[in-house]
Amino acid sequence: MLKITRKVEYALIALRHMQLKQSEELTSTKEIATRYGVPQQLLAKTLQHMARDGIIEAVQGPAGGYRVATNLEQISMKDFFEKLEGPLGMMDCYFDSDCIQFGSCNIRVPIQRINDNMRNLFSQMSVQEVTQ
Amino acid sequence: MLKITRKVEYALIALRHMQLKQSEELTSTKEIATRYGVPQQLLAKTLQHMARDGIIEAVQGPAGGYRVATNLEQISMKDFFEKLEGPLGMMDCYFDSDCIQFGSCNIRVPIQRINDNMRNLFSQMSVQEVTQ
DNA sequence: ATTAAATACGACTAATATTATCGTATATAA
DNA sequence: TTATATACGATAATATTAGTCGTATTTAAT
Repeated sequence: MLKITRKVEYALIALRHMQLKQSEELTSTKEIATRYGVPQQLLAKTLQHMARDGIIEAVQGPAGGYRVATNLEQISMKDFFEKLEGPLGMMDCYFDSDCIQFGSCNIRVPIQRINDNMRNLFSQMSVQEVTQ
Repeated sequence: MLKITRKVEYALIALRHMQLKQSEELTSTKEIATRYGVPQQLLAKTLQHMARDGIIEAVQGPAGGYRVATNLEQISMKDFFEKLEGPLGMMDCYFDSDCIQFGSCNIRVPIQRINDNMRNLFSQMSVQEVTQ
């Protein structure tokens, strides 16, 4: 319960690794995969995902790789989570209201309050705080 | 990602329902299950779990049921989550360190900081705030 | 031109976790 | 004695997450 996914985990590992380098320098998927013992294919998809989202920039061809393409202080963990995993809610009904019990449910509103607190927590936390 | 389980959801629904009644009055599993359209067997286990933990009190036999047995202002959502679902961590390594990468992982400490924030959030929130 | 090493990406499979059900035992009021 | 409730371990079904496969594309180096 309340766990983050490997995808997010690998993304953060990769970002932190890239931030140890000069900003122009490139890092390949293989380098991170072997360095941290992470499955290369899954990491590759994660990096491609981040590249599509503009968080990192890809350079193709041999000697290619990725580099950070954003100021990570400007992106919140909430936005980061949502870019990688979609809407951030402790219950699906926070976004998606096709639950049959939507009308009779007695905890929808209170749960949404908790959810707002959690979203607020991650809104106030930048990716930089985690990867620096 | 970062979802609560049905077990927790049903537990909160049940507690909130019981709090609408006089404190001595009993509520059966069936009553809650039919009222909120929730699977009765799973709800039953959840209520039994809460009874073992002393959150609610069970009365057996026909016309039996459950009633709230604790001041819900005194129990935090963090403790509530951990009673029902075990240790509350966004990554397993927060509690359980048999991860092979434990030594080389570059985000363990930062993730633990996030986790502390989340645990802190739920420590400061009482069950009463959700179920009242 | 050809090769080699890298990213790109959809489809598929495997593993794990969650959710739900089954069967049986026990308690107790009527 | 019966009916209705809780107690609980075992199992089945489902959903989510994690990981792999195959193929295409890009591009630096030879």
